[in-house]
Amino acid sequence: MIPIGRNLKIKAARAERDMTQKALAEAVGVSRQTMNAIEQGDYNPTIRLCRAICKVLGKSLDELFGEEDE
Amino acid sequence: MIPIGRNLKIKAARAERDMTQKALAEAVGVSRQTMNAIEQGDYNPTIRLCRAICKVLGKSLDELFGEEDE
DNA sequence: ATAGAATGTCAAGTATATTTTACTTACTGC
DNA sequence: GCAGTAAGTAAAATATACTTGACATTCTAT
Repeated sequence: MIPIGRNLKIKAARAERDMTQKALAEAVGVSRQTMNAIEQGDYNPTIRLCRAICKVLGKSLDELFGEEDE
Repeated sequence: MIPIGRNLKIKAARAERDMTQKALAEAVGVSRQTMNAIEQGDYNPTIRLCRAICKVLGKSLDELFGEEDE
């Protein structure tokens, strides 16, 4: 609830590495639905999860979670 | 629970702007205890709250929440 | 040494992030 | 067509972020 804006940057970074949502979810230790919800902008992850995603995808916080996108 | 590491960068950025924990908390719309707990590393804010803190303090996500510090 | 403000901490409650199960819809390739 | 994989969505349960109120500690200044 309370949409935040879809996170296309994660989707793109995932594509760069040819990773599926499921694979990324497992790599960072959350459920596939959680990863999907984050990409859909349906909620609001914790900073710890964001850090884990950045680490796996080799991007910085600013790159993946910097500004809101529509 | 599950300590993360104290966030001295927020404390420093706050000092730069001569802001109190209370003032920062009000500016970002959370309780003073929440701001204190974040600086103490007692938990794990959401990315939305991190963004709000960065905006008020004029720093980037990487600057304030980039790496863990002891 | 006392007063006041800023900070640290705790317990009990509320809001919300995250899980699990499950169903649906594309998009493949056979 | 059919089978399998990737993705989107939802409801109910659980974990945890966050609030409120209260009290203790530290720091600064008078």
